[in-house]
Amino acid sequence: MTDPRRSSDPGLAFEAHDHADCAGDVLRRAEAVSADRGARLTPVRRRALEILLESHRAMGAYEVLERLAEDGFGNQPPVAYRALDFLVDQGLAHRIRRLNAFAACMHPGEAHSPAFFICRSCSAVAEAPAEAVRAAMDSAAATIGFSVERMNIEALGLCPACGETAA
Amino acid sequence: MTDPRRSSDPGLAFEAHDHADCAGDVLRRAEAVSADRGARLTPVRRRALEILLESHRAMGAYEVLERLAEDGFGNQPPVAYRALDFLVDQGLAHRIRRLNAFAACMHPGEAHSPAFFICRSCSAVAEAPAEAVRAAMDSAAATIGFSVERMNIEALGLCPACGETAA
DNA sequence: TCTTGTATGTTATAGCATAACATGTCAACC
DNA sequence: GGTTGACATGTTATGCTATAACATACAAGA
Repeated sequence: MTDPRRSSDPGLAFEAHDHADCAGDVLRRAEAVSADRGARLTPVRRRALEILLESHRAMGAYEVLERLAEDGFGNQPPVAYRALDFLVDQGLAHRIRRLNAFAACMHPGEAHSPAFFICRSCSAVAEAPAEAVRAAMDSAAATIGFSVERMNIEALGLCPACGETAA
Repeated sequence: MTDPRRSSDPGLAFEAHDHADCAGDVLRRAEAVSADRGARLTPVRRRALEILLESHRAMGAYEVLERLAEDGFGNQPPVAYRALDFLVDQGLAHRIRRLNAFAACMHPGEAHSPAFFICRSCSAVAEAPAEAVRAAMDSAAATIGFSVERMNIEALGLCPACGETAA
């Protein structure tokens, strides 16, 4: 469970790291953020976040649901969608539209507008800071008089590891 | 059909314009682009593009399918998806993931990496040039060693017209 | 205690997408 | 002309994604 230096993880956000630490840390920050805001990180919601944190992959709602059901929570789609929607609303998870999937936010609480890099080979998803991207979008929006509320910025391609083996 | 200055159109890419001209022009360029490449803009494909061009909205595959069926084409989902996939592959249409929908490309043939501004009130979709956005993404990708193949950049918010009435 | 708001659970259904296979069409080649 | 092969279209069937609508439970405050 808290196996350090696990290497079976397909994601690792493209870089080897102690994933147990990484996930635990994010979870702790998520709890703090929720408490600050008076948002209730209930058992299902917390468990859903843990599940997402187990890998740096994006997971489908039904995949999360299956795991939740194993843990004794309801096994109908709304159970998963509600928990995931909560996490997304609170900025504790992100929705990856290209994959119809969800991924834990790696920087809960920090104001950030993330961009996602999705490896089409190993399915790892990296969340990169994209302030420059957001700035460019804001300025494009300004020129057409559009007011932006939410953004999805996703790139599909090859992560460093898969790019090498393919080449 | 070629009614100039039609105003019922919800999109108009956020700006009043002669939509018949705009759509006709795009269609003509799409034909030229296809011919250049040896891509076959067959009747279904061409008709699908025309349907998308009728408004600056994104349309769901099933909505397009319905229209195609009215014109005597097949009425099963793959008919629409194949035509739409062709258009997307050829850069004649774009897929708006946030809406699970498709929109005609307003700049066929031109190398461009579009960003989409989606009005949550009137559902109009504007395709804005986003070279700066792409540049920012490329540089973010470079720092993590990721090689980008495709991108989806979408913003949800209010278009100028809807922003005013809401305010 | 009662009320109110929020969270969870369940049923049912709607909406989006594709696999797999059959048929048709057209051009290149013998 | 007939054959072959590549591509396009049509159809059946199914799988995946998401939400509406309603029922139940539970905690916090009046």
